[in-house]
Amino acid sequence: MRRRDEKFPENGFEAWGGYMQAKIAKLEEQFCVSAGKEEALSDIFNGVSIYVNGFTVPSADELKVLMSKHGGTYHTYQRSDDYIIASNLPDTKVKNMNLSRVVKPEWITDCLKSNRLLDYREYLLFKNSRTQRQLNFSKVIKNNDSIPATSKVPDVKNEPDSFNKNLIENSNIIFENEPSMQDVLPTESELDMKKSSNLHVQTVSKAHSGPVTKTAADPNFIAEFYNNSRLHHISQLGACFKQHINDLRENSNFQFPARVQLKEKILNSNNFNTFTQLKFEKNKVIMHIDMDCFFVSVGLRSRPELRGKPVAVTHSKGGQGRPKREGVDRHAEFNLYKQKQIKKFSMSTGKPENEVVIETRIDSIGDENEKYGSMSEIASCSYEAREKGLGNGMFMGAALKLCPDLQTIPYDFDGYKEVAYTLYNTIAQYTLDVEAVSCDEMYVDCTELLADMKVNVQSFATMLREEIKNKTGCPCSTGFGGNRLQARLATKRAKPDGQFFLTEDLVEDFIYEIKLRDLPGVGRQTAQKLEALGHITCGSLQSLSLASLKSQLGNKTGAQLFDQCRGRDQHPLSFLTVRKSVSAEVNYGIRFENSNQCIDFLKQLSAEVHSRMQQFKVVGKCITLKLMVRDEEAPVETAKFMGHGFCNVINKSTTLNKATNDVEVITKEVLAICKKQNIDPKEMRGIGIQVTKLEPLNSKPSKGTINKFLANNIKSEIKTESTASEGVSVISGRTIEKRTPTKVKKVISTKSPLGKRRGRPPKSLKLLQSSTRNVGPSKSVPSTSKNLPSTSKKVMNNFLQGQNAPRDLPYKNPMIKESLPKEEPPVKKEPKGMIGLPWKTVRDMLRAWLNSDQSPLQYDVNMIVEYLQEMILTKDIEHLFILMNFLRRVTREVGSDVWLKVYDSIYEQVQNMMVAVYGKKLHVFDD
DNA sequence: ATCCTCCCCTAC
DNA sequence: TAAGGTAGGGGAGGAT
Repeated sequence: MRRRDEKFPENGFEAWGGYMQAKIAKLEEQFCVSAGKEEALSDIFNGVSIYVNGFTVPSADELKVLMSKHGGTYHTYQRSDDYIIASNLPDTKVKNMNLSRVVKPEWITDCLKSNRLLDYREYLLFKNSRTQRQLNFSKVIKNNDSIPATSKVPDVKNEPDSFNKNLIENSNIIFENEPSMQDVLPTESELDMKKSSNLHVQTVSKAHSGPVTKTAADPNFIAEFYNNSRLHHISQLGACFKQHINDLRENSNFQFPARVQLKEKILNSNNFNTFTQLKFEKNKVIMHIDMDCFFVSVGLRSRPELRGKPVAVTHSKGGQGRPKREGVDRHAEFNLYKQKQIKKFSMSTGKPENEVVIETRIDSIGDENEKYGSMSEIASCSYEAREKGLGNGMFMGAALKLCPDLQTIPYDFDGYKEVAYTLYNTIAQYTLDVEAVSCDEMYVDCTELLADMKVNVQSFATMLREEIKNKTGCPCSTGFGGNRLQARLATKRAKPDGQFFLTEDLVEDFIYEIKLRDLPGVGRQTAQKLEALGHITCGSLQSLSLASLKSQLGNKTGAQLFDQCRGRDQHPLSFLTVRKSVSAEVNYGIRFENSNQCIDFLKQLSAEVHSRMQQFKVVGKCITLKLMVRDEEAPVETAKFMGHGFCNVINKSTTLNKATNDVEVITKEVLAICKKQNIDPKEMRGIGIQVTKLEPLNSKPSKGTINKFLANNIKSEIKTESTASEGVSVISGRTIEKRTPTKVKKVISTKSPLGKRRGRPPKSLKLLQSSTRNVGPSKSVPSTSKNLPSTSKKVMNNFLQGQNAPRDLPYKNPMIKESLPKEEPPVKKEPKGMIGLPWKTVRDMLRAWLNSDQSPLQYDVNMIVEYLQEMILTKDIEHLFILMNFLRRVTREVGSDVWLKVYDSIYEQVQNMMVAVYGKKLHVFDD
């Protein structure tokens, strides 16, 4: 299907100025340049790495070439130590970003002109208080601070900040492309001071007491904190990929042409015949797939020299002593945690408190100013590090104690996202019976896939892992079993970089040895309880009756554990996720001096929640405020820098009469609750806002018949779902209380999946159609592709929308817009534009375009439409399908109205052409 | 019995 | 220094 070869079009566009055009030109230029000679021209930018944001002159592609020619590095995704090159930035961005490294592109060109690295601070895009970092001895601020950060007139020149100290100080850190001191810190500070004489400046007296630290009282705190929070990113990415699977399923016709190629590959591999046929419980094949120490693996892609060494991803490096903070009492604080834990344990087990021995992660950490005192957490560590006893979540101090030669690498959140997309999209070529767990982990029901491909599971696993490794540069492990529990445990056995098949005959012996703590759902508390009952392993727990387990741990948990320790799992995979709550919380850096700061923060956090609700298109009825307040026994100064320390947690909620996402309402309720608690703002250590009892936001005006059509469709989905669930429960012979009715009710109550567009006509049926757990009536729905007339290219059928789109009556399709026929496709007498470019290149260009922060130009839109229409004419439907899906997803990610309109416009014109050429619409998208 | 609310626990 | 978020499941106990 890859009929286009990698050639560039003859250059012939006369109009200039469109983003895409610029891109094309640069692309070509870059191609020519890199095709030319490879040697560097200078090393001016040695150690400098840049990220280009938005439209610049020279363009991003040009800058990329320039950097590589002159010793620098260009990043497609922004990293923390990049200089951000930009000529202008949208307001929304500016508000949420650290501007101290946002530099005009002239910096690069001027450096080249003068053939040396100039002080980037001369080229800051924004020069005001926001771009100024903390100073050690004096701080100069503008007298008039009311000039908005977005002011296009950098009329003010402040004293530049001293170069970020910690970048230099820690020599054992691996920093990529860290600028060296002499390069970037010329003695121009004094110069700057003189230049600034035309301003009113004042020295902040407070500055003498040391660096000013960022707290939640700072206006930009939330954004900066979230930007750096691994937990925030983990959570966001998880939600993102659950949605991604929802979207893919919604837009798919559940044909998987890539299976053919994979099968061929498998059949051609020489080891194919060496595998025996495996049998899993109930003849289902569930795969669990998990990237190996994900964050580390992504980081190591660009640091091959660290492979095989103990490596950890963390913010800080530890090792050095920390500045002594007055009033810290680690022992007192840790003791409080420990006592609480002991008390809890004693209560739940009946063991007297003085007999309880508990080990916590704070036991092994040194004093704050010691070598091993760092309380920075490890997000992920390599297997070499795990061998020495390190684990995720461990403090750096403790980790260094166990492993003094630990190498640390910084976070690369964009990298994680990129790799995760590749992972998911790789799987999605073969099946969409996928339950996303997180950005690096999912369950896949392979039953249908393997039956269809008629290949053995071992070959499939081998090839799939190889493909993922090739595409992402990161290893992963897969486990297979007859249910999700078995698959999951198999993966654990398979790690690292392996695969394991927990076949029916192995389950009993295998599960017997499994530690209870390793069961999903059994955490520290449950494991402790079970241990108190005398059970460490699944085998041992099998001796406990269902009744006693239930009485010890509750009905559901008890029953689940009873199943789990026998290797059973009745929970089917769920391919569709429905959001039930939206929340935002910050338990770091919360330090208020007065109630105004607190109120201001609550407002900001309310706005954050509001914006997320908008993003997910929901309104909610119940608003909960969570407050962490310093325990009166806890030291005022926390052990962890800016941490929350030992706290009491307060949760208070209000239920409204009507669901809302109004920021004013949320703020008002939140402030009211907070006020009622009567808490000294100085004692606050954490704040969270949650909205529950969600309903989908009905933004679209009613469309009469269409809506009816939708409602019916959704009902049928619910019905099928419930039958399916019951079917499963009967088959598994389990005692399942009210599970099914509850589930059904949940589905009904949400009507259509939240956080996504309503209105998806034939999708619901298809959604169920290929789900292997459905044995009910949905099976009888005929395959949509059968209705289509045959085409020369068989695969094309996979992408055409079959239902409701007969050749001669396109307007009967309820999803076709009224406006459809009114304009002709744009005439393309003009330059060839993008036509001829490989689709992958176009995809990358689209991505860059969407990330460019530029307003889309009509010209560019037209050019893209032309390109896509050309694909229709040349019958390259497969890639058209990919590009359209891509465009849809990405425009929604950007989420702004203007981009959604761009998408709609492109969509409409493409479908016009589809109808004109094939009498059918491309099978994608509902709106 | 079942539902609602306020938690706690777990996972990534 | 350091970035301790977020969503879902479920139990306890009171309200219906």
